[in-house]
Amino acid sequence: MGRGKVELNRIENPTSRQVTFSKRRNGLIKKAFELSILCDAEVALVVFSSSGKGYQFASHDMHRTISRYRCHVGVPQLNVYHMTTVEAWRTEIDELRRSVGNMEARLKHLAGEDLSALGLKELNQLERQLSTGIQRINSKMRHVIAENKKMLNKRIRVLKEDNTHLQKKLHELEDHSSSSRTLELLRFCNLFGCLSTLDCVAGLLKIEL
Amino acid sequence: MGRGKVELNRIENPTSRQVTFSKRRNGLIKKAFELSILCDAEVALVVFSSSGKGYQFASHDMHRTISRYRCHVGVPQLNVYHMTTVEAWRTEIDELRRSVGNMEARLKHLAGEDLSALGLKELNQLERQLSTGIQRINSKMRHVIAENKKMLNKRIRVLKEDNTHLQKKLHELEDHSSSSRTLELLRFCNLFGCLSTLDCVAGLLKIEL
DNA sequence: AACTATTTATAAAT
DNA sequence: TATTTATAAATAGTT
Repeated sequence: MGRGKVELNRIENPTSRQVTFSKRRNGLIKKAFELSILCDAEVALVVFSSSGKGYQFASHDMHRTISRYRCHVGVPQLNVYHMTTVEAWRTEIDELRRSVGNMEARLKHLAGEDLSALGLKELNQLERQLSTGIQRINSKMRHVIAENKKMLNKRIRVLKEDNTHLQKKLHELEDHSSSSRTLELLRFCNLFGCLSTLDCVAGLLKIEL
Repeated sequence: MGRGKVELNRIENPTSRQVTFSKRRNGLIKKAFELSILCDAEVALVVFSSSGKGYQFASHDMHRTISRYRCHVGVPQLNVYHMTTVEAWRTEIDELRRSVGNMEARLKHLAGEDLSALGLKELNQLERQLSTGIQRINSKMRHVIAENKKMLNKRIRVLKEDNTHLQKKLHELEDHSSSSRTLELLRFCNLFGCLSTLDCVAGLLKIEL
């Protein structure tokens, strides 16, 4: 349609492209309009030029037609879907906030703050709860301490055993008339309970070699 | 473009309308396509026939173009809008849940439960906090009790004053040699500390009248 | 669906 | 950006 046949390729000349865009866009919109009238069709058309300007045509209502399109395509119709989810979230947030509020108040009470609104009965109850808490914590602490003590005792026992074992070895070595230096070193090592038997022996062996 | 000029009106003959729809729809889509190529434009086209069948053309991506259209028109961009809101809600829910979790743990600890994960140091700290709480609560209780006591003393004082006042009145009345019934009544009223002086006097007056 | 007379759209020039 | 004009394209009515 025009002075010459056109190849279907992007028009490189920007001015030319712009002019053609303008003409053809109008033509397209006109055609869309005619289709909607002549054939009683629902038409929606959106066009963005390469420069970013937007144009539209809708025979009925753009949103309506887009919604209808979405239905037709099978998108779960954003609105309804989101509504239910969003409502659920809203209520969850409300519940959580309420929970947090209650807990904050309770924590304050347990810390002995914000007591002005409480009566004697509530105060008594609170005290009893705190006492119970303290008792339990003390019990736990006693338990932990007892466990600690037990463990320490065990370590001491093990160290003592090590000690006797080492002394025995030492005597054996002395019997072999080793240098007094090695003896001293072994004793030095043993002074530090922290060094294990193996370390002592290793040190000893290194020196002996 | 054809054997005759057409009036821009709904084609009443359904067959004719259907045929025209088919032809023009194709033409429209072709034109839309050409526009998008020739002018490097972004085009989206949705058509529904009067019988409900849907057709579409999108040079890039239908959703993308619709979104872009919405942006362009100024609709708060359902997707993005919802996304940000929904994201915000999500994070809020997460934060609230975390808060609730922490608080629950803390409340349990303060109640002397679930202490297994705590070390001696934390247990000590907990005990100190609880002690502080108890001290504060005890202080508050002492204060409340003191206030109560004060109030009660005040009431007693008031009642005593009432009593002396009434006794005085009673003596005055006895001096006027009133009936023994009235005397009895007054004494009866006074037995119940709960009745105010005014009530007693009112009752007395009523009887006297 | 294919044909074709005619209208319409539009490329190029102004 | 608008108008003009030659020509390509679209399509109404027909087969």
